[in-house]
Amino acid sequence: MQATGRVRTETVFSERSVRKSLLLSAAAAGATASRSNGAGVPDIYRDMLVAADIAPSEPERPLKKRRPPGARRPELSGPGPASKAAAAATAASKGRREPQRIDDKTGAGVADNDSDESDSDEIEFEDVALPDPTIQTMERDSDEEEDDDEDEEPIQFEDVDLTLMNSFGLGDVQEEEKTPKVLELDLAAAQSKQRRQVAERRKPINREEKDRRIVVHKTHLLCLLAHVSQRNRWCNDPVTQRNLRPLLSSKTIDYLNPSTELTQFGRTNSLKRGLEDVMTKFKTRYKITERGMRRALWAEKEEHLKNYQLPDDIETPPEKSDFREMATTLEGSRDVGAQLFCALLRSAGVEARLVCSLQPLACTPGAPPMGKPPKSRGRLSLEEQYARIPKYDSSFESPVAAPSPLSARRRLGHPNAAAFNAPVMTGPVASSSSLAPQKIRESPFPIYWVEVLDEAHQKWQPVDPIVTESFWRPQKLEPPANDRENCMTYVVAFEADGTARDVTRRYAKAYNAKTRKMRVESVGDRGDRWWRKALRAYSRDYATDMDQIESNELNNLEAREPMPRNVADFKDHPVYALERHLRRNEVLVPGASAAGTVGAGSTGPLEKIYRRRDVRVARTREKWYRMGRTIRENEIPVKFVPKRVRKDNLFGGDDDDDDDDDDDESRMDDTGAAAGNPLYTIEQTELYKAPPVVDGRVPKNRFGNLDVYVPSMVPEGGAYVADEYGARAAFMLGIDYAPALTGFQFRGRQGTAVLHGVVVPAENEDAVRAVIEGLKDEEAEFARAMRSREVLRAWKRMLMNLRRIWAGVGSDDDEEEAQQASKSQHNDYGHDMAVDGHDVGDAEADEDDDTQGGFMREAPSSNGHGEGEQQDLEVDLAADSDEEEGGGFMIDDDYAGGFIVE
DNA sequence: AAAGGATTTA
DNA sequence: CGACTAAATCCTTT
Repeated sequence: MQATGRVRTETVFSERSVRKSLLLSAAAAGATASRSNGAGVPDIYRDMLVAADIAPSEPERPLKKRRPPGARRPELSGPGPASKAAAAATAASKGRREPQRIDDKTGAGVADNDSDESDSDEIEFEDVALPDPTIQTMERDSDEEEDDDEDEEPIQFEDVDLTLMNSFGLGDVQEEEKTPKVLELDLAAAQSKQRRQVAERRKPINREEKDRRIVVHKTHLLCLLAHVSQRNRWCNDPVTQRNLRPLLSSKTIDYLNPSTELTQFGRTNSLKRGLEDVMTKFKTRYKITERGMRRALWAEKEEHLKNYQLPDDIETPPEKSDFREMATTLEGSRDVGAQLFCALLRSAGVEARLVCSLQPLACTPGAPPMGKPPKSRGRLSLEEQYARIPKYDSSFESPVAAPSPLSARRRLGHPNAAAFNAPVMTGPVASSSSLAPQKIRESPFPIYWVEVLDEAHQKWQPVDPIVTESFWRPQKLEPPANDRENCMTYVVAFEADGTARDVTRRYAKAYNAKTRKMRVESVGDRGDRWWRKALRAYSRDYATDMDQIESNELNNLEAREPMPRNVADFKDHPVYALERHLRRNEVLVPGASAAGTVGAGSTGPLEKIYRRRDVRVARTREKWYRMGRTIRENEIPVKFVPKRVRKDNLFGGDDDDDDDDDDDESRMDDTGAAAGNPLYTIEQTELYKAPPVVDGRVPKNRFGNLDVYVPSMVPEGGAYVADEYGARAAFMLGIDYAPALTGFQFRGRQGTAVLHGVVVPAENEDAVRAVIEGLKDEEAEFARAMRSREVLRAWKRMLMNLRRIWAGVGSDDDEEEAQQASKSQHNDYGHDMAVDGHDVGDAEADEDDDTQGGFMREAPSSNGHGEGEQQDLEVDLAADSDEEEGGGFMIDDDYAGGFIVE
């Protein structure tokens, strides 16, 4: 409504959409506003800026209409609209993942959820209403290795904000018309917070912010994948391919499809020759008239967002029909150029992949900010930052030109040094534009290119017909690190069948040292799994030979990556490690040999480089004990870490709760060692063997408990019974037992012991379990009896009331009064039941909630079936108490019957 | 929950 | 661009 109250962030990525949205937003402000704020658009948008020009993926066929504004969002689990919508995505999880599916879902398939258990916690994006940051839960795979992802145990894992998805133009498709996606931010709500934050604007990014960025990053990746996937599909379009046909001569086609009679090299040469032909033809015919995709940058400040203007020559996001047309006119962005080239090659029978270097918003801090837009002077704003070139000036080296974003300083030894400052694309401006011709300055490295399968050598080779005009030169495609408009982090190649592969390693020269650190993998929260999961939506469910070969190739490339030459790159390097970067509790294996040396900077002493595999974690005796291991005899600590000083230790003896065991041990050690706590590696430990149970006596620690941090700590001759009633049962049986100390909970000042279950002599286990069973039955029986009594009483009351009603028929007042009474009784009844149901056997269950750590978590729930039933009833009864009189009567009848009859 | 060291970030 | 440093944040411990 009030324009002042909100900030409008364009999440559309094209001129056309922007203009349209401006028109629309004025007219439909009310409508959009009402639907967009709702529960409050997540803050995540506030300083998010999408500078990348992602055309919203337009669905091949209309998606479902989105929900009305107020609609609740679908349940994440349980039956409901979401479950049926999810069917398609779920197919993926069942292992029969057809590439076809991708076509069906316009990329929404990325959200697939490999749940083996239920089909219901799936969401299709269009099913999600905009308000309320919707969290989609995916499950993570249990694997540890690279490629064999088999989901054994579904674990809750990734959160992707689906509203973001909407804002990127997926799923937020309204009606038939391709309405631009306008995201309105309810600033009113955010403003106070905003103020506070402005004050401390200079504060570094906190965790919350970091998390938000990660979510945005992931979401952006999903959108980009979907986007490229769609373009890749377009490359298969027969009409497009037919339109491109004039660019192919039959001779060229012959070259491109070399006879198998040729030698290996002959075939490759023929292919290259053909490619050269096509490239030349394509290059000369294709005119770059629009700016293509570029790297998305974060805005530092709100105002930057407000004043943000898309460049005039930004790409018009084509629809399929446009794409077909562009195949004829051969005009457009260089991205579309690469796509058309891909289509062209496919039409010529070449196996071609569409490759895109995704340009998502960074997930790590340290990425360049978007920067402040200049004072609004027309629409030249962004241009000014990059190339302030007078319209009529054809010179690249205009003195007023702002320093090129790709400044002369480049990464040392970058192989593209020569090409680096080369003049960039030029292209006549679209005739329809009123602007005079103007250069389009873009990164001298491509975002889109093509990979061609060299069948003779079983190798995919890059072909970039437009930007670098190179082929068979994977090294030439990576932009330097300081290229603000092009950052190579994820390179994804889409094959004609719709499947995709991450081929970043083929192109990134310092994948381990640098590239990796910009990817989700390096960011916490199981980023690697997330990315695999995201790509799995586009993966084949079986690996072809070619897939294998390529995997090997990429692994080799990674393995051959040269050692970093600077100290920083060794940090968190998957292969190498420096001593200075070792964690406090990390240590080098004794015989570790240096793999090389680095000097810090130009001057400075040389440091030895070790291999990561020679690094071990070291732990204190107590830590190992908590993991069920003990230090072997006569082991010498591999490391000493400084002791924590306790300043309030003057009054000793106050803190002796449960930790005394440990404290004693460490005190023994620290007598002579001012150096600190001794640490040991796992090789110096062995499995802890608890003193055995002999003659039915269970050994106990001095608190009368038994440490059972892990299952292996159960003593020989003993059995662990993970049950609340264990102690009582054992006591009743009169056998010796020890409560199991399964962990500690650090709450308040000191840790408190967590006891769960008991250890009893093995020969008594069955007896104990039997007794427990009995106890539970008894408990349940008692509860049932109580309940029955309650029910009967309630019935009685109700019948009495009814009698009163009947007796009073004829008098309105009486009737009303009686109804009132009846109703209140009814409510009481429900209430009573609820309380009752809850109380039963819950006292001990509460204890259970507090426990933490230890393996007792995996033990079967101690809350028997009886209580489960009761809980259900509680819910039902509570709900029923709101019913109308008559209905309640009937329903109650059923329940009451159930109680009594049983 | 709070302190203090470890680690990350600007 | 990388190393260094100070300051902020995270993590562990009690």
